[in-house]
Amino acid sequence: MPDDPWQPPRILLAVDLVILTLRDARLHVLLVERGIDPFLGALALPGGFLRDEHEDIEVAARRELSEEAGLSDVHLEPLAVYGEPGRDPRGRVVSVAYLAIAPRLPEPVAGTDAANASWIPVDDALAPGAKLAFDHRRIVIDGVERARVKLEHTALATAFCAESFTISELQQVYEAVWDVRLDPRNFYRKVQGARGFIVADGPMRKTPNGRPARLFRAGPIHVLNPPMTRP
Amino acid sequence: MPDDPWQPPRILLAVDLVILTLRDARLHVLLVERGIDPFLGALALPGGFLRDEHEDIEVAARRELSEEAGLSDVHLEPLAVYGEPGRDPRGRVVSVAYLAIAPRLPEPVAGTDAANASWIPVDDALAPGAKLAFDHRRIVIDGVERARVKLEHTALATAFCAESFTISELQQVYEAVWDVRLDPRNFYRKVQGARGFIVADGPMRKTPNGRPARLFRAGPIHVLNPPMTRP
DNA sequence: AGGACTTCCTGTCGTTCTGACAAAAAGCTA
DNA sequence: TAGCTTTTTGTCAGAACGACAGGAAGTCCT
Repeated sequence: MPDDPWQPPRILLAVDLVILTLRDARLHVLLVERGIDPFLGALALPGGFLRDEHEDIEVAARRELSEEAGLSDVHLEPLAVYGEPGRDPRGRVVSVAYLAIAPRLPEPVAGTDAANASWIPVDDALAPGAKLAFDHRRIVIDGVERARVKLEHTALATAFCAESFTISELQQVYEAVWDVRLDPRNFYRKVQGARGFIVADGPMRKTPNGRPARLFRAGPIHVLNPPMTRP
Repeated sequence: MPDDPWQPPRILLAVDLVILTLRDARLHVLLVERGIDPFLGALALPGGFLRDEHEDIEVAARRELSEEAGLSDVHLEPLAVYGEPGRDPRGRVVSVAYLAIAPRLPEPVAGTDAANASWIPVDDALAPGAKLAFDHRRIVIDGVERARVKLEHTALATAFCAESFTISELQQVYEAVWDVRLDPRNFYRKVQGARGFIVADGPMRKTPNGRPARLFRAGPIHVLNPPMTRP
């Protein structure tokens, strides 16, 4: 067999997005109702195929983030690859999943394109009865777990907050993502002790009721030292 | 535009392997000398394209692990995806990189297939003068960094050791991967304190010189509590 | 105006964890 | 037996952590 006519197989490459945010102290994920055939009508993660052979994968992820969710300038990081042969009935589709974290501000899903997108509480999306298209249930689980782990030793929590935030708002992020209750006094001490995590914003304050809280911004540090410890 | 003739682009999917091991207290990575055209003669990570359209990606990784390195039954985990458009001159190649950890035992590279594979100290492979094919330098860096991080809060270090090992052998793993010196007394206490990390093996011992050391096996736990802390 | 209430922020206290070091234990070699 | 090496068991002070008390600074209600 001197000349081998073997050619590597060609694959369809897709991107899927796990977009997490906080709404009234609960963790939500953005899901869209599918309008085309495989799993028509079922809930699925936003995503799609590469536009053409030259599009970068992360560029495609940001494009879908903008097209399907109306979001830009949010935290975005690669999550994992899902390429099991039977995962898509249309053929061999390998999907690169990304994890995106959006601040709580964009309350209603911006409606330029697919307005059939909606924020679903993660607990509901993963409830035993809930059915997600493809292997998206597994992808959501992996995305949430990634967020939980990264909250421990990186400054990812600030990506859930607006540019200015209070320490108790930051605490709500940890409580919602970890699904635990934390002591405000110890949390305050811990967060202040991790230098570079948060820095004081203007000495302004804001207040619905109770004593006004100081405002902070995300600091320059991305890796927490010492890390936050989950109970 | 009611019917859109657009078709998603088709991509070449490859797997690349960062295989790490310890040889005389230094971290090594397995590299092969390329025998075909792109980057012919340069050092590269073992890897290759999917065999056919139905091969699972991790199965392909284990196949390459066996074909190009003669290894089986080693720790293997997904590392990341590398799909930048220009990374392979042959076309749009998206590569799924895996991280493999091999115990120190298989000293010479098993020579069934490609005997042009060799263990290279990571320091040499990443030295400023060294040239690796494609973007494999970046992949090696990411693989080593992944190993460093996972050593902190998982039991990954035991994957570098044989089935039975001493605590000082385990310490050498941490010292080589982290490139630090650790206090044997504190390391001993720390490792013993993380329950489930290591369990006593037969009360046997072994000894080149010095007091004989107790033997341990990897415990049932994969996540360390408390974690190992890097100085 | 003056409490009542809410939330934010600063401390305290005892336990646990950590890093630096001492010293005994258990082999080998000469 | 003395000397060397390496493993194992302790000790001790300082840092980190969980649980909790209490003052500070606002709003709301009467």
